[in-house]
Amino acid sequence: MKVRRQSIIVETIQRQRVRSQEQLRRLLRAAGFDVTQATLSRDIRELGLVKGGADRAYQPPAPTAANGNAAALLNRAVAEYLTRVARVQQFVILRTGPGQAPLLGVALDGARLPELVGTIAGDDTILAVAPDVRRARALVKRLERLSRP
Amino acid sequence: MKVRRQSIIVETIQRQRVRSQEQLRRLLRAAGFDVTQATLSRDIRELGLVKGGADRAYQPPAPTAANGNAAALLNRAVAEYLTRVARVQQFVILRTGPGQAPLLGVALDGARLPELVGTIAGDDTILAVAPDVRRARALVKRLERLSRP
DNA sequence: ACAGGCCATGTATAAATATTCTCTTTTCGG
DNA sequence: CCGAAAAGAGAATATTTATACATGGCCTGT
Repeated sequence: MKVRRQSIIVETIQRQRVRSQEQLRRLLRAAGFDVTQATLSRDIRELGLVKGGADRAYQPPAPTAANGNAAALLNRAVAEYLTRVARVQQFVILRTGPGQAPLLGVALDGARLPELVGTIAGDDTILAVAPDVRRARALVKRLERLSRP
Repeated sequence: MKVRRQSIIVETIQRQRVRSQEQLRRLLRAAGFDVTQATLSRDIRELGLVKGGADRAYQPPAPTAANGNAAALLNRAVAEYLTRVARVQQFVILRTGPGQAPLLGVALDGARLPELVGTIAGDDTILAVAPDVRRARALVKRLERLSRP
């Protein structure tokens, strides 16, 4: 599955310096994903990864980069990954498929929602923190609207 | 002359989408700097510019790492990584650039602050737990002082 | 069951980027 | 002021990345 592979890609580049798509390809092969460089080029674009900096390695997207279309990104991420939502006080728990939480988390953070203070993403669960109960409720509503348009 | 050219490069990529070094070369030539692609490749590395994201254009740098001892380390970690702080009851949410949260988290833990019970660091977010609201407020104040000396 | 669309991906190749090697210029320690 | 060493940059080339095109697998509506 593409999504699964992409989430491994994100983890991989955070764990070590990856300086070329060939290198990434070898790492993924070791993890059981055998794809070509062309596919990785596409994955990297879809993930919004960025390459450069002092060590010319791949990095997660810069926080400022995606702001224009951040809303659209969130929209797609929610539609694609979100499976369940629950609220506990001013916290909102979001569930996704395995390995998808970081992707949704990035999209949530990028959108800079006023009812969202921050998120912590595990493998398939995200803890989202709202400023207060009222805005936590608002966040749940927004997510539900996004996931069933 | 290199310095001047590099500062023009930064301005240029902030003003418009630049998707290749050749394109950048033409833009610089129009501004009176005639250099080869090889030179731009070096400039881009020295500036720490990054290429990618949805539009595969060049972008300004993402910050990097440092080290030292406990309090000084926290000081520098906060100055370098912390981008936003918010308090919710006795919790404090700290935001950093992507992948930087663990670094700041380690620095926070190492500093053994009296107003800090513990932290959980995700990718770019830290949940810091204070003993009570009063000390959470104090923690926010301390962080704000550290980040803007 | 079948035709028509999508996707996801591979293959081959074009385009972009990094690097090696070389030369020139600048800087610095006597 | 001299010579060595470092810095800056171009030309050629190696490496890396993006893309045009092709294929096969699924859906969906008929």
